[in-house]
Amino acid sequence: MTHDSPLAALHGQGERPTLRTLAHVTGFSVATVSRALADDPRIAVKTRATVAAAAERLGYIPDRAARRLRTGRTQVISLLLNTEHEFLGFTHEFLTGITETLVGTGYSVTVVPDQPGDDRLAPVRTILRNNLADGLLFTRTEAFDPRVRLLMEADFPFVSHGRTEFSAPHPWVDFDNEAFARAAVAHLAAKGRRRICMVLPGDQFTFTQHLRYGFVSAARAAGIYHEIVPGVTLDSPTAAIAAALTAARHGPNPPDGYVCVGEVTALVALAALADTGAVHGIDADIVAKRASPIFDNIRPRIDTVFEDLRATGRAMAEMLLGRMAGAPPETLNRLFQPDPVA
Amino acid sequence: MTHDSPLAALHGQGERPTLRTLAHVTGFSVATVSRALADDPRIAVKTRATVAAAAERLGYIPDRAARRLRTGRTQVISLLLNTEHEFLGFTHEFLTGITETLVGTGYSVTVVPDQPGDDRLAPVRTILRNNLADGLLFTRTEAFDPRVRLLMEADFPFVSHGRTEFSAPHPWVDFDNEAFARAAVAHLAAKGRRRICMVLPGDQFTFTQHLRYGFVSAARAAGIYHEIVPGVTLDSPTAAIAAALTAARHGPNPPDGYVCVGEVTALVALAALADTGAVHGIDADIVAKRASPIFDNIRPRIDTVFEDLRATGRAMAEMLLGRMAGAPPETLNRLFQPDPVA
DNA sequence: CTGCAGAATTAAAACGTTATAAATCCTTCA
DNA sequence: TGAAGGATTTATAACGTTTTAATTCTGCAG
Repeated sequence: MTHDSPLAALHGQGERPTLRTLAHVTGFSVATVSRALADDPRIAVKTRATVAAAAERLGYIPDRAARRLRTGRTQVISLLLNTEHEFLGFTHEFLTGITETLVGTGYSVTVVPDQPGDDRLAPVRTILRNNLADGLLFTRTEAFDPRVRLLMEADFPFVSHGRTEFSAPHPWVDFDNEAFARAAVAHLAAKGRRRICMVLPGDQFTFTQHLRYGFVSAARAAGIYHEIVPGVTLDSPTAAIAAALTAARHGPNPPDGYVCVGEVTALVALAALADTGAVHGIDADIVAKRASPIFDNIRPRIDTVFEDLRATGRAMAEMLLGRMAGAPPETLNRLFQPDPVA
Repeated sequence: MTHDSPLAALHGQGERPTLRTLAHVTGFSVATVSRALADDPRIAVKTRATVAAAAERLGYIPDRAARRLRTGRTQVISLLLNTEHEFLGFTHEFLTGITETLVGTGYSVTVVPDQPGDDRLAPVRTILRNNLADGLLFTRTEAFDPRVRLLMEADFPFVSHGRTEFSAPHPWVDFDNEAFARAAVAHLAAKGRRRICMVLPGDQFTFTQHLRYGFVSAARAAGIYHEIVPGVTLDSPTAAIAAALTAARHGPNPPDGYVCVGEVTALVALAALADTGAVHGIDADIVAKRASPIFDNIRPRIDTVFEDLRATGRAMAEMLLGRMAGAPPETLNRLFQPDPVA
């Protein structure tokens, strides 16, 4: 003869244990068990121990749906995934950093596609309105990013990859792109390069301004000719960037130094050199920011600065946990400094 | 004077509408509203229309937590993310394909890290035991993959990227790696190459056997010398692969053809050529499988076969939806064919 | 009219949790 | 001995949904 779930559970059979199971097993009420597991000081220490032991023994794990329904907290963190553009390996490293930090915290990570054609705010609105997450992470932050504005209005926890120019503080993690650009320019200047150029990301991104400022001011300080490659951005089709860089090499005064913000651009620049018969290290040098070990296996070797996106993901996830736990936003930011060019 | 939530909702204020709100608004009961939204034929057609209109007007969206608690279905699909190894851009493309297919289906995608050091089954067990998802996607499938075995035993919906050698059918999506290897070998042979080599993935993966078989049998058919590079796999540190390939070039009879399964290996092979003074196209040729447009900007240009991982992600997500909707597993598989080498 | 089948709707319970308010138990002190 | 009062514990409601088992309504045959 078989019994209903309470007894079946008592007998340790397949049924997933619930608070009710623990209550049966320990002889306490469901309410006490719930409080005991939450380490509520109103529950006797001995009771807490008993309950904890039973929970451990039966492998009790709270039901996410029930908890979420009751508390309104989702235990979910969402990541906006830009579907179009991609540094090589960016997503993988970044996501790995995030998920590995969140493992064991009870939070799960959901990925929401962020299609460039669509309204950039739509996924954020959906998350807010339908209460789909407790916190949000995203990249490609703009100087006056509408997502940041909306999230701050709603007082919804988030961490942006990249800073904004809003006056109110909010949590962010960023890489010191100005310092990178300065170091790259200084490195090229030290090699005797006198005509350097750079392809920038779109003007809307905050880090574009940082890059530009670092590039321009370091080049001025070094007294060398410098140019932002016109007509293309990092997000242009690589064929367009390739065309622009190749055209420049056919001009009267081709550049002898390239600052590349991403790996793809660096490869394009290398290809432009090769395709026009120029030799890297002789006719020109390239300094690139890299997020993967790919350049270890690219010939000729170029000098690079590593941006650790796994660490970035980890920092963002940790910061979001802090924010959700109530840490004040002005204390939550972190600027990663570049290593020396190598 | 303010009212409680029902009336507030009636007045269209901020509160998120629930079934109760719709019931108030339409004058029907909660039960009827629920059924009407589910298009239950027992509800009068006119009623269904009324309710649908009200839901539309108020922007009603069912609460995931409540539905999940009641039905036991999570509306979540999980992806096991391998944290260590990465084809360039693999994760990004794959994940984009998955999330973009699932948008609008009501399913959300959670990413679960799959640390190579840990028990490979642990994340799967957690998902099963805690009912964290309705379906599962994963890659790097092994011939007798324990995850597949466990999931089949539990009758839990999943789609593997790659086949297994279990007799019972299960849903999978794969790329015809045997055909790729054959085509690559034929391509090299047609170029007059007589000593070809290949770095394989680990022996445990099913696709390794496909690659080996295609490689070996095509080379035999062409009557050329062929070798699996010993001592390293695709998952070895790139420095180790580089060392092996470089060493081979210093041997008495260096290879004149390389079949590369991933982009990184192809770059390593190119670097090994460059580092030993060999010239691609003269001393040796490389054929590689690629998953990104990176080789458009690598010089020298090598011949490649494109594996569309975004399409793979889409196919897997669609197939999982089918499986969860009850389609029989034996109908759910798809083998992507390689384009000609180019 | 009455009765009854079928159509349409609904009350109520349940999923597993947390939180409010109330109840019980103990200890201590007059 | 009897309250007072703190320490513990508990009954119960609620979160929003689906579903079982009624209930009400409608039209039609007898």
